[in-house]
Amino acid sequence: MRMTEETRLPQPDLATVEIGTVLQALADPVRLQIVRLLDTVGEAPCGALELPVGRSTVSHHLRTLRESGLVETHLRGNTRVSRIRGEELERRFPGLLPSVLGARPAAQGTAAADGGEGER
Amino acid sequence: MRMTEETRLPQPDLATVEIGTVLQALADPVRLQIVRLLDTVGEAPCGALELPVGRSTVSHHLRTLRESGLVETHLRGNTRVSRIRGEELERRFPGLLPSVLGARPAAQGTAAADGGEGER
DNA sequence: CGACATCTACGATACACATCGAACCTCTAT
DNA sequence: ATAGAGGTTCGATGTGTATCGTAGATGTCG
Repeated sequence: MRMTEETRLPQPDLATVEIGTVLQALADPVRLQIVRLLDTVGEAPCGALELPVGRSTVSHHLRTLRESGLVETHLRGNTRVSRIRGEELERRFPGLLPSVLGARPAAQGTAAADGGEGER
Repeated sequence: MRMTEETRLPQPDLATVEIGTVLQALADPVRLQIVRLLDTVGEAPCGALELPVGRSTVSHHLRTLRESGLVETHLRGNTRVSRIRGEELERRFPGLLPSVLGARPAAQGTAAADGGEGER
């Protein structure tokens, strides 16, 4: 029957991953949303992620996330189940993911022009 | 005499800044290095930052950092002194900057191909 | 076996942006 | 006032990459 056979897709050792790589991976809006989704649902097949982009694009982003060490993907039968490498990430970059995922949405205008008194 | 007169350049209210904007600002290698430098030296005039890019490019990056809420810049006489908005950032995104600045450099190869046992 | 579903790989396209050099601006000092 | 130092702005250029559609690979079910 061999249906619950799990194979993990190739992924980097987190010790070899720079913080800049992780930040770059998290910088894309779609990828950030993927990480948020995976964080809430725990794990999900690629197709179950509801995103405003095409399937091939999601696949590409998941590859980026995997290659940057953020996500691991298991082949479970016909589908690929992805999940955040939570514990490993916490060891490598303590507090990073919690702070990102815990960030509350901004209030009002995305970018205010001023905050002081010295405008021209 | 008017030489120690300080004027702050326009900057956004951190409450209106999205986490994605901050991550995008930190994603660039040069900007990340600027943030690291400012974190170590406390504050610095734009020209004192030793970076592998031209002056105008540094200026551009500092603008990006300022508009994303990461850095504040004061006009002190003839020079512009920049500094990280540490306390405000810690209130808005607790733990984010410490985790980024505290990250240790990667060991060896920047990106390993595999990390598990299930390669083909 | 053959049809279907899931996902990835491949080109191709378009847009964002990092970078530079030169011109310009604003203070300071002479 | 004139010159100079410190930074910014502008226009142009090149590269990286997010996106899409289609084709191909792998596994499941009838």
